[in-house]
Amino acid sequence: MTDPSAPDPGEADPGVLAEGVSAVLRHLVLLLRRTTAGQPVTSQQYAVLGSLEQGPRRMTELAEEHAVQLPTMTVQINRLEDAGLVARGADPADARVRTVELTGEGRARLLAVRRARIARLGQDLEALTERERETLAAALPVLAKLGRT
Amino acid sequence: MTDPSAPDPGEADPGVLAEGVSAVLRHLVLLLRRTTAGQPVTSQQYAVLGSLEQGPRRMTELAEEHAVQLPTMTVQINRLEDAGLVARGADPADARVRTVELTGEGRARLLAVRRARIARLGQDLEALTERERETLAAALPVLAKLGRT
DNA sequence: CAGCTAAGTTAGTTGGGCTAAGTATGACCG
DNA sequence: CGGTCATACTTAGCCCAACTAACTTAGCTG
Repeated sequence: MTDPSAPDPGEADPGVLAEGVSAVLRHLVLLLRRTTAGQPVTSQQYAVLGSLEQGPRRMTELAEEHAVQLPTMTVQINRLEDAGLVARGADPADARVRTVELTGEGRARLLAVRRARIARLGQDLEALTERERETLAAALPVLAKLGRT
Repeated sequence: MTDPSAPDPGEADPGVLAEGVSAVLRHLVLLLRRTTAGQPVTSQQYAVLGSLEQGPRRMTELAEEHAVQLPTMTVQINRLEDAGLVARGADPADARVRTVELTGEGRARLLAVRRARIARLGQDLEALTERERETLAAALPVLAKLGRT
């Protein structure tokens, strides 16, 4: 019951597969919750910082990328700004748009949190067999395709 | 940047793999958010209802299973009770414990939401090739093992 | 029975999402 | 060139979901 450890593969029927995927998704969500609790930034904040790694972005871009409404992103950025992790700027070509970019501290925090997360995930992955890791690696592109309708 | 569609598999090194998994996890979280928004129960409520499918459970069990503190589960169950989806009971052997079980309406709601979710996921899966579905099915047991340290 | 432990609840705070409404700037058109 | 519409954000107010601290009630144990 509600245990995703035996999804019985070998059956590639979409209906049956959907139930297995659903159970695994639930498991992964719980896993994520546990591994991100108590970090110096929440998982949402971490995700937003990640969007800023390549340079300044506008509010609308950020909201769209994270699938939230603009007001939600405004509040999110307010918090990050208060924490000194990002800074707002202006677009010289259009006075309506606000840009957001990482501060030095923000970039440092991003990298630190990323290192920690990757390390923790790496530990879990090391517990797998080589064969299992290959299986997982092969499935990543498929998972990435999901929902790109 | 931040696009998980090209995780470059074939490399089963834990470190490299961890980054790919991390990116895909982020993608799946966004996907989940989009597909569960505006449903008749939130994804948390749905998860709790799912825990009750096999029969009554105690508060502590539920909190533990969902990796939340007891007060969080109390509030959660309060809402579900107000909505008429679950009912509280008592343990005859220990007057301290409260049990929680599905009402008829709760069970109906659970099944309806599950059908909807499975159906939506099934659509995504149908868009994949047979080969991709097999790859995904093979990876499910591996994903389920993650975090079972 | 006194005192500790265990199970839940209540209260208060924070984060994160939403809609509705407001402000300011750009764009377009008569 | 001025009025109107559209765009980019922000503000305000709501709900859900997580947390800790503190309280109540019930069981357990010396």
